[in-house]
Amino acid sequence: MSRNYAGLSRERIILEALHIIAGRGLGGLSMRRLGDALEVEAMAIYHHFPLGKEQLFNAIAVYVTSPAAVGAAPIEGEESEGTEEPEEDTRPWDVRLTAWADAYRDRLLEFSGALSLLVHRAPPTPGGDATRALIHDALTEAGLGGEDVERAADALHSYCVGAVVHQVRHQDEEEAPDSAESRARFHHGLRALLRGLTS
Amino acid sequence: MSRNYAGLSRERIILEALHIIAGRGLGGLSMRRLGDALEVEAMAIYHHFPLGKEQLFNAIAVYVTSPAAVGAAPIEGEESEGTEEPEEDTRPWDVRLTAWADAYRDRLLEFSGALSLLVHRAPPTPGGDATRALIHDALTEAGLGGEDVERAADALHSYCVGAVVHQVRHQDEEEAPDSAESRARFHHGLRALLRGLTS
DNA sequence: ACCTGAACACCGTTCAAGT
DNA sequence: ACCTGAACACCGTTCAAGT
Repeated sequence: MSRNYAGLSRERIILEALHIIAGRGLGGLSMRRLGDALEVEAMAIYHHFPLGKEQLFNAIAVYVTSPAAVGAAPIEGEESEGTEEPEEDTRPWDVRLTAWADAYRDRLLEFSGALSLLVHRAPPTPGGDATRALIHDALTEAGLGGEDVERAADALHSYCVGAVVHQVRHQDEEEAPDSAESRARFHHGLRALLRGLTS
Repeated sequence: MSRNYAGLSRERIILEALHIIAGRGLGGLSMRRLGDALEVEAMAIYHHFPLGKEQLFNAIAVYVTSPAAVGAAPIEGEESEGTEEPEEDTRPWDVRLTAWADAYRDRLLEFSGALSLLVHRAPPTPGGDATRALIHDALTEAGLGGEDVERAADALHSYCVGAVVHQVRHQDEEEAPDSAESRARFHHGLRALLRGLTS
């Protein structure tokens, strides 16, 4: 049936893949099904991801853990088109860290179907350098220094990811807590961890 | 080629599957390859796992998080064949919890290739009721009560799983810490969490 | 009960070809 | 550059059959 300018792009492919994963699970994502959803032959996807499904999986892992995972993301292009300087967050360090952790958790929960993809595929620092700096600054402000900053940042990441895995894992059970209770438990552990790390 | 008493069993199948996963990754496990490794036609596996690969995955998830994940496991059949009573662990609560966390982490690291299987497949309380009781008792002894015990247990599980995911995720990077440093970081966060939970 | 072997529908990927 | 369509090797699973 002749030419087809489907207007495919890496982002459209990733988004559609995430949509399929959300609906039918990770096992329900096939290149052929993805092609159908994009109204394209499956093989067209290989033009944008020449290394195939594995490369697509990596791209999804990066997408899920990337920019938007940053807590208190700046409003896009609403003000200050010219200056790149993000305005200073003047809230106390623990509020900033909690906001980041909440945003990170929300993001992981939103794409919980792709969670198992994140286990073996590491984006270089989730959320990018801005997030890394945010956490680093907050922990420094909390009084940590040297090795302790790295270790505390690792512990925070571990806890956030683990809490989401824990929640997703048990959410189909009978005695599963509702989302408000899950959030409360997440905060309970997070507060404890922050307290312990900075005491 | 006539009959074949392969002596297949669920456990042999699970062990062989874990072996393949360790060698070629989760994506390298196929029913046909598993059959080859067991010197059996792939379809023979369906006699032991009638629901197919999904059921096998579940069984693997249970196996990986099960009995042996208990900290300070009793020496098998060395003494007291008759009495089922496990001897009382008289060490302080934090030592017991740390021992459990270490064993759990070791277990997850040992089967890190199957880690992504654990995200969406929940065994009812990892390690079984004995582990649940161990954690419960230790936290109670630490002075926690009511809701706090459950919340603290959740936080501990979250942290352990998250730490392993975090480690596995970054272990192929350049600046990846060696296993001694990983272990130190794990303990650093664990101590902080325990301190925060019981303060 | 336990395993085989052929069969079916589906899969990821390659490759030559179209525009 | 971007997409198609046929082809190939491999996959999970069903089913009838063997012992």
